[in-house]
Amino acid sequence: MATMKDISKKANVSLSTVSAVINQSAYVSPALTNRVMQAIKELNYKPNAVARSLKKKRTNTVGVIVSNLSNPFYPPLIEGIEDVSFNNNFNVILCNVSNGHKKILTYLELMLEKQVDGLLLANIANSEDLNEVEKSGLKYVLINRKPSFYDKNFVGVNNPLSSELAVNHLVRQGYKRIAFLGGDLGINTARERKAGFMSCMTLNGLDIDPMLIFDGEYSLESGYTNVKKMIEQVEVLPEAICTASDIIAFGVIKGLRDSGIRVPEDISVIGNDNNSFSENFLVPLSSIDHSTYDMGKISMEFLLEMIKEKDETRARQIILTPSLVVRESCGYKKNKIDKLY
Amino acid sequence: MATMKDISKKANVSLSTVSAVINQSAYVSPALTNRVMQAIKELNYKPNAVARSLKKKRTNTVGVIVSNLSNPFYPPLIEGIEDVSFNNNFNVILCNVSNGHKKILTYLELMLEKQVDGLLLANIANSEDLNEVEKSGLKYVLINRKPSFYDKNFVGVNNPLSSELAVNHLVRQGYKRIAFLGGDLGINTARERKAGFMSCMTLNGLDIDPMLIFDGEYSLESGYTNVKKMIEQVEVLPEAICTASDIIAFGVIKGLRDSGIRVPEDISVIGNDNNSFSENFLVPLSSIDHSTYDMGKISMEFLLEMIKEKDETRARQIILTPSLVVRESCGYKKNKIDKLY
DNA sequence: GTGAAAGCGCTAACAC
DNA sequence: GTGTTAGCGCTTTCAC
Repeated sequence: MATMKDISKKANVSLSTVSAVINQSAYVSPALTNRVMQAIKELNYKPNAVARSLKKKRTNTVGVIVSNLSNPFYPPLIEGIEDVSFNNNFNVILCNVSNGHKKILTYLELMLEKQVDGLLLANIANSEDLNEVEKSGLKYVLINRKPSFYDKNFVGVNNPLSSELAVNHLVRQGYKRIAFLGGDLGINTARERKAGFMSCMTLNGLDIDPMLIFDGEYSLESGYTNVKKMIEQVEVLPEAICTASDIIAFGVIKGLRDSGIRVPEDISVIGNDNNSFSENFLVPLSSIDHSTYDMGKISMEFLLEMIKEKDETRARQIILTPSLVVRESCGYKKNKIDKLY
Repeated sequence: MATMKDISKKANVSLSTVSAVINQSAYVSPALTNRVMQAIKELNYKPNAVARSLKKKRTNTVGVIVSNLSNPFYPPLIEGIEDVSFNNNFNVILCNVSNGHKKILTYLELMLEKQVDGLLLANIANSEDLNEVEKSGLKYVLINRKPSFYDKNFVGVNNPLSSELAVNHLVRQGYKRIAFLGGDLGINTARERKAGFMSCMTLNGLDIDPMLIFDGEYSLESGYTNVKKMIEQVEVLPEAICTASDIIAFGVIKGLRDSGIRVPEDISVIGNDNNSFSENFLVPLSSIDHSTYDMGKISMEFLLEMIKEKDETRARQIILTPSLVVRESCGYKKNKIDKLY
């Protein structure tokens, strides 16, 4: 690999002149510029980013920590992150921590050693982990989940609103007896989505039957077992089921099918977060879109801003607005009243 | 950030002693070792990987170039790659080139500048691009796709066999009139899967109706339009459709449904590559599993081996064996003859 | 405008 | 065994 030194020799100029033309950091006479360019061409010179990073204390690299790549939530998120990175000459180091607390810490250390300029943490909201991140002094932004009372560097979605959109859709379809199958209340998104459901039911003047409210996890299994439990325990089944995530809805639909209950003919089901599986799920799932690609894009833009400003950027939260996606799982029919909204 | 120099001062030893204890590269007396360790703790010292890389000309970083993260093929592949990387103290720079020829070249340049130790190229088999990779002098391994006559650094699956597994399954279900909806014959996997289909049909003594053979693309749209074409053109529909990929099968099933044809009641459909959507697709799709996670794992292990051996590793191809996954799209019923195999 | 030189943080010869 | 030193490839004062 040719180095700047080689170029300077070949072009018969000093190192700093070479640097100046490469970085356009100072005026260099056309004659010299040409000679340098020529030499670069001939020797097929490529700047060594490692050396540059060492000197500039900037690597143009960010770490992206995700909890489980196979979760369909991530691909669009990462695409958003990657697009912005690419356009800004940044690279993304992917850290898949598959819910391993220890792996997070190891990765954090590694990122520190590699001198990344910043960190993106998707769905990593354990305050213990976050403490470590804070201690590291790295710039970072949280994506999607956050600890209670956390009030900075965050990009997420309006979770209460997402549930409201779901409930209102169900109500417009004429359903009154509506169940809610939620996630882990240790996670802010699950709390907020549940709260949104509750308040929107009330707003619509609808009763909330405690027998129809379940907490659980963001997993297919959770939706499955909870809906089975509901079928078993409840005297009269709900007309519709509102869930805290598509993946829960998947479990719900599987559970209902197993019990010979059809969706949407017998019971309607709506998801929340519109993942890429939903369009073609056993029953195309109506859901609430969280514009995950944009979430990635905006997070990375946010982080870049923090990296570029030397003085502390003031804390900020960016809350995206979700939107309803109507498919088949709520018995939507064309020309129905929903059209009016 | 504390540096080795700080440590050496604090511990009152020389730089090389510090380096020796950190890298365990030479014997250091317990007394000094202790003092150094102590200082490292107190100053919360972390080695600077950038400086180390500059010196050692090794970054412990590989670039992974994929064509489109949202393709469900990638997440498990990348998880496999990432797991091996992590266990070997390597980092993965993710390059999502979304089929952009120019983006590949730019990324290649970037990876070169960042001094990555190697490259993993998934489904990048354009020989023009590959030439550039070769020219770069970087170590690399190709994943899944390769140019014709390419005979080194490759990890893929036995494509002809994958089709044979599919055809044999169909045949065991009693189907004789079988269609094939393939991919782009410019891609080796598509050619090989088609060839596997043809030969296996012949082996089974079955006629191949040219009207039932379609080439296309690895996309839902391709499956959709081709099956529509088939429905329109053909006098008597096939009993089963063999496809070159799950994503094509998805399009096929959608197209059939649109035409009021049920799967598997009227026509059976089998996929090929068993992506993560397939289990829960409109109709749970029978498919051929390519063990994509292992593919990622093995590729990265392969690359690491190449990186670690200074002398050229002899070229090698690793071809994984696919396996049948039976779900519902071929009308599989428990206790049917298939059980015997 | 151009060049010389110091130094980023680390490793590895080579003395001692 | 331990310390001194040169140098990885680059950027950036600071003279000229």
